[in-house]
Amino acid sequence: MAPSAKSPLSNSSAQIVLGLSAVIVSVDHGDPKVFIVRGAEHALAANITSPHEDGDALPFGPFDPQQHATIESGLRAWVAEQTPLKPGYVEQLYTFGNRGRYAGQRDEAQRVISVGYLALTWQDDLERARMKQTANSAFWADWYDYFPWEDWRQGRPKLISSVIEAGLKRWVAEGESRDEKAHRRARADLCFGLNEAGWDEEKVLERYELLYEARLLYESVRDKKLKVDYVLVPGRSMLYDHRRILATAMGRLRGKLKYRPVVFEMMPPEFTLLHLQKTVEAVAGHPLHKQNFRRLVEGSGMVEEVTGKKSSAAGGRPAALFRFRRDVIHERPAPGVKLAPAG
Amino acid sequence: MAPSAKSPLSNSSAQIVLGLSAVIVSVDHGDPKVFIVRGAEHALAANITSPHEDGDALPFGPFDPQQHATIESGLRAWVAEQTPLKPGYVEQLYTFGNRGRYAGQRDEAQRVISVGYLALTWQDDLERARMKQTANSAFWADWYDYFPWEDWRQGRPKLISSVIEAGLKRWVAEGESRDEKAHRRARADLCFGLNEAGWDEEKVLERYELLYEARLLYESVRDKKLKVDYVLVPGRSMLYDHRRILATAMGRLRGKLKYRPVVFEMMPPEFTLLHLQKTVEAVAGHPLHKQNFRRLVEGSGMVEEVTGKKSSAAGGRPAALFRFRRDVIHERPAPGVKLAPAG
DNA sequence: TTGATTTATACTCATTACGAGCATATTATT
DNA sequence: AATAATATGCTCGTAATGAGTATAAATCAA
Repeated sequence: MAPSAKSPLSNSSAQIVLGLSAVIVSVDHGDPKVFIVRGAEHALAANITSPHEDGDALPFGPFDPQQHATIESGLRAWVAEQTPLKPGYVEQLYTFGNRGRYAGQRDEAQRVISVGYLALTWQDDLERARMKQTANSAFWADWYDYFPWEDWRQGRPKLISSVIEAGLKRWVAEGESRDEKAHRRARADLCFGLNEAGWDEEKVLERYELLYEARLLYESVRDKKLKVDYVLVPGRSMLYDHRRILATAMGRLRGKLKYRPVVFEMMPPEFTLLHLQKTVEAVAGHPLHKQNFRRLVEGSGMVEEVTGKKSSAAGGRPAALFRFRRDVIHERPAPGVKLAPAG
Repeated sequence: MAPSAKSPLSNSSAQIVLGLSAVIVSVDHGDPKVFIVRGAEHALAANITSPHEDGDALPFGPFDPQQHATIESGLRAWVAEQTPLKPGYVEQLYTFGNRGRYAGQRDEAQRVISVGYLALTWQDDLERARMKQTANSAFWADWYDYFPWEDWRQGRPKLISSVIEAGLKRWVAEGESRDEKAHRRARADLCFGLNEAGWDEEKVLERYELLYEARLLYESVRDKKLKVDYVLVPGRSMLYDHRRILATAMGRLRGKLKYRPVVFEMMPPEFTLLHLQKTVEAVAGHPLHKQNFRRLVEGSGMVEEVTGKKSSAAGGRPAALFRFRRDVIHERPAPGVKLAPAG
C-alpha cells in the first residue's frame, strides 16, 4: 500500500484509533461464561485516564504496531498481561467501526475502530484460584445474563412471549407504510422463529440487531438518548457496543461448533461424554439427544477412550473417560459436533 | 472505549493507517473473475503520490471516518467512485495487519491495517461497455490465473503433481527434526488432499499459506529477499499481500455458497439452470452432477420458473428460464447450493 | 428428410445420515 | 431387594445424497 507520510491516505486516517476487544469464553459446569471487566479496572487495562463510564465491558486494549508483528499476537500479549488466562484458540471475529455506537466516545472527530476476537479457554484450578484475587472488577459472567432469550435449554424462554413478542408488535405497528409493516413482521418472525421455520440458534447477532433497532434494549435507549414508556427486554447491558460484539461471538461459536472441533478447547484433558454434551448444550443453547450425540462423537474419530479409567462423579453408572484426539486435525478435514436436538 | 486525546491508547495507535481492500467477484460465461488494478492506476485510486510498485493489485483505498458512518458504507462509496461497478452483496472478510507482508511499505514505523471486503456483482452489458474505457489499467482477471491449482473443473490440475508435490517434498525434507518433518508432511498431505481425505475446496487460504511458507511462491521470495535455485509454483503474483486476501475471499465464497443463496448475486435476473450450475462450478472449482444439481435447486424453493419463456442459446433442447425468489430470505433460514460432485 | 448430436428434464435405486425411541447395564441409595 | 440414576447398545423409519438410466426437444450435417 506504500503510503507516504504526506499522502491523503494517511491524512484521512489520522483520526482513527485501533483497539482490540476479546470475547473470552469458557464453560464451567455446564454454564457458558464470558470474561467481563468493570469500571475502574477496565479503564486501567486500557490505559484510559479520562473519566469513564461504569458498567460491564469486554476486556479490551490498544494495538501497538511497534511491538507486535500480527494483530493476533498483540491480542494474545495483552490478554496474558491483563488476565490470568491463557486461551489456546483465538479467532478474529469482525472489525467494528460504526459511528454513534459508542456512548462513551467524547471526541466525535475521533473514531474508534475495534477488532473483535473470540478466544476459548478451559478454566483449570490454578486459574480459578488466581481469578479470585482479581475480585469483582474482573469476573466470569454467564453469557445468558446478557442474552436471556438465547437460552432454550429449559425450553422456550418465557420472556419471548411475555416481553419480546409484544415489543416487536409495537415496532411492526410503527412501520410507516403497509409494505414496511409487512417487511418488519417478516423479519421479526424469521429472527425469532415465529413462523414455520423455527428457531435458528446461530442468528444471535440478527436478533440482537433487531431488538436494538426496535428500541427494546437499554443500549438503543442510551445511544439515541430516548425516553420510552414501554418495557425493555430484560438482560444485562454492556458498555459501548460490547453486547453486539458478544452477540457476534456467540453466533460464530454456535456455527463453528458444527464443523470444527472447537468444543475441546473448553474441555479438560479428560472428560466424560455427558460432560462434553453439557458443554456443547451450553454453547448451542438447547438440549441434545444423548444417544445420538454419543453415536456421533464416537463415530467421528474425534475422541479416544482412556482405557481403564472411569468417572464416578455423578450418581449412576460410572462413565468412561475420553480424551480429544488432536490427530484428527491432521487426518481429515476436521469435523465438528452435529446438533441433533433432543426430543 | 472513551479514549481522550492524551490517552496512551491513542498515542500508541497514531502510526496506524487504515485502508480498505475489495475483492470484487463476478462470473462471466462460466469463468470466475476478479477486478484488478495495475500500476499507475491503482496508485491514483489510493491517492498515493510516492513512488509505487508495478503489478497486479486489488482495488483499495482509504477509509475516511469523517465521511462514512460505517466501514462498509466507506467501502461502497469508493468502489462506486473508482469503478463502474455497483456490487449488491458486500461482506467483511478479515482485517489484515501483518508486518513484513507489505513489500511496498517504505516507512517501517508506519503500519498499514487493511480491512478486506468481498463484493459480488453481475456484469450487465452497460458495465461491460464502460469497462472497456478504463482499458488495461483496470480489468477483470480470471481468478485461477492467480491460483491455477484451485481449478479442478477439468480434473486434477497437472501442476500439482509436476511442481507442487516436488516443491513440498523439498520443504518437508528441510524440516529440522524428525517430528518437524512428519508434521510438515501431514500438513502438506491434508492441504493438498494427498491422503485419503481428498481435496477440500474451501482450504484455499491454507494452501496459499503453505506454499508461501514453503517459499514456493513469488511473494515469499520477494518478501524475504531470497535467491532460490528451484522452480516456483506457476501462477500470477500480486502486490503486497493481495494474493493472500484473494485466497481468503475465494475460500469464504466457496464456503458460503453451500449455506447461503449468494450465487444469485452474480446472476442476471433470468437464467437457465445450466447457467446457474456453471456459475457455481466456476466458484467451487469442480464439476457438479447435473441432474442432482437441478433436483436440489428446484426443490429448495430458491428459484421460480419464468413461464412461457425458453432459452435457446445453446445447441440442444431449449432450457426453461428461472429467476431467483428473493422471498426465500424472508421465509426460511435461506439455504445455499449443495455441491454434489459430478461422477 | 433423416439420423446424429446436443442439451434438457424426469425418474429410479442404493446407501447413508439423522431423528427418535426402546432396551439393557452398572452403579449408588434406601 | 427394590428403586433411582446414569451409561451404553441397538433398532427403525425417513430424508438426504450420490450415481445412473431413460426420454424429450431442439440443431446440424448429410
